[in-house]
Amino acid sequence: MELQNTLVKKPQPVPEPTVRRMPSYLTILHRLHDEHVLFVSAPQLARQLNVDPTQVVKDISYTGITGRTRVGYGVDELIGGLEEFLGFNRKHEAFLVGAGFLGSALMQYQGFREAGMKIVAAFDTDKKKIGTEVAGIPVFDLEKFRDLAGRLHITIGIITTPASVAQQIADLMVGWGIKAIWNFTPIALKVPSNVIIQDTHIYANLAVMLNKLAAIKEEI
Amino acid sequence: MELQNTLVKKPQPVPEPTVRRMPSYLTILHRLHDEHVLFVSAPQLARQLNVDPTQVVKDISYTGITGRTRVGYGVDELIGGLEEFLGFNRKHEAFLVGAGFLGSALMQYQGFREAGMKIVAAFDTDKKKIGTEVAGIPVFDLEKFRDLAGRLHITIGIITTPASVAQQIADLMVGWGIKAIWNFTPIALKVPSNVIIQDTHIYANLAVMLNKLAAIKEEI
DNA sequence: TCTTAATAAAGAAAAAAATCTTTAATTAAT
DNA sequence: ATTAATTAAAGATTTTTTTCTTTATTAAGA
Ligand SMILES: NC(=O)c1ccc[n+]([C@@H]2O[C@H](COP(=O)([O-])OP(=O)(O)OC[C@H]3O[C@@H](n4cnc5c(N)ncnc54)[C@H](O)[C@@H]3O)[C@@H](O)[C@H]2O)c1
Ligand SMILES: NC(=O)c1ccc[n+]([C@@H]2O[C@H](COP(=O)([O-])OP(=O)(O)OC[C@H]3O[C@@H](n4cnc5c(N)ncnc54)[C@H](O)[C@@H]3O)[C@@H](O)[C@H]2O)c1
Repeated sequence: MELQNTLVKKPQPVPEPTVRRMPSYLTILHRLHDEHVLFVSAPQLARQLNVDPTQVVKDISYTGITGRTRVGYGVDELIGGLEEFLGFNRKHEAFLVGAGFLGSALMQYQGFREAGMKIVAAFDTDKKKIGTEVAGIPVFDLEKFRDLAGRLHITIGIITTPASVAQQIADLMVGWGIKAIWNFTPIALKVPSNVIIQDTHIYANLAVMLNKLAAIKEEI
Repeated sequence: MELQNTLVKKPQPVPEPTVRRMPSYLTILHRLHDEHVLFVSAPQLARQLNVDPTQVVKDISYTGITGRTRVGYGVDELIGGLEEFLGFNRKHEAFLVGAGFLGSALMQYQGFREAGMKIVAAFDTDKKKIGTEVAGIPVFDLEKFRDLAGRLHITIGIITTPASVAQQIADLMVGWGIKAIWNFTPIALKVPSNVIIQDTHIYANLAVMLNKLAAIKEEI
């Protein structure tokens, strides 16, 4: 019984900072690909991203892709390895709740396709929005969510409602079988431990920026 | 000469993770304030944010606000302390370049006022957008940026242009006296070391979420 | 062919952050 | 007034992440 534990491969020992850096590598690699560059070295990537070269080597090692001494990594091979690792080459269908300003911007955003994510439907309670389309994505009455999520086997939910209703939307999503919630409201959502919450807290970024800005102003 | 160094207070030894958590404390505190709650303990805050109680105590200690044993922290006092520390009670005026979908969403967003930030003008190269207004914020020709930034002493720039032009916008901003750039494009911008870059890389969050989602699916 | 320089890779060390532990204060209950 | 429980605060420990160091490989140049 104890033995099994050593045989089962550990779920995710990849450091989160590494995962966060990977899409940045991809951005650079895609540009290099477009410029018909065939190989790139870790120090080159490191310079463009202001990180340590050995950090780049370590990050890339998690993908299983190996480089060649004095040559670097094959650009296309590395793109493939990163996309495979991140799951960007698979199809991830998502539902969005709250088709307001931010929700609409996300629906319009073409960049998610590069990450394999597709917002297939949006939901709102505003009668004026229900029945409309945003960038070809239909906006349904929130009531329809349960039925559609079950039928289409949707596992990703995006919340861009006002903060005041975010928790109740999250509760509904959990009940409807959503496994991962991308939360753009400033609320800390409470969900069962088997549901993944990904917060994009815009204030956190703003706070860090203002903090640094205040620091350099103090120096003067 | 060496002595001076010990007298001058260190610029910012506050851990970035602490700064990132502070706006979340504020969100909860504002709700407590609205509910006329006068005191809150660190363990209470910790439970709501799923962080360690001692972490909360440590984070709050950076604001200089002290709590009372068996009572907790005064809600209003703590709000004041956090806002003061983060600079949310000061006025931060910003220019935004790229009045597209995301840029417009940010301009419409009322929440920045809570953080003292005000987008005072937007800039674009699209003739159809120049001369219009978004949520009362005028959209000017990019050419006007330099002149206005200098006259209004703007130090914060927000970039929501297509990724392909982000670096050249950043270069222009630096030349025009911008001290902090909030970058929403997936590009790693190169700027002089005295200019602050704050990236909001949406792919990084997506990558972490997909990675965790893949991990739980693997377990099954 | 031999040498040199660049680089991936692995491991060690350092730094940063989170968590755990202890202490002391003090409020509320008895 | 006394006791017990709660909690802030400070410090120690552990964990995580980054940076530094070493080694070995190998492509390019002499
Ligand atoms: N706009 C931004 O740039 C921005 C940036 C960061 C964070 N946010 C956050 O994103 C969220 C939305 O912001 P916004 O500016 O798009 O607001 P918004 O008012 O434009 O959009 C909210 C939408 O949610 C809908 N809605 C309200 N209650 C609902 C419910 N119970 N079920 C389903 N839909 C419901 C509304 O009808 C509306 O369409 C907020 O929580 C905000 O804090 C916005
Ligand atoms: N829309 C989203 O939800 C979203 C999410 C994350 C990141 N982003 C990033 O934000 C950026 C903008 O995305 P979007 O969806 O708003 O695109 P968009 O095309 O709607 O907006 C871009 C705007 O920039 C303007 N522009 C183009 N060149 C310019 C220049 N040289 N100077 C000034 N303005 C210029 C365009 O006229 C347009 O108004 C992209 O880099 C994208 O990767 C968008």
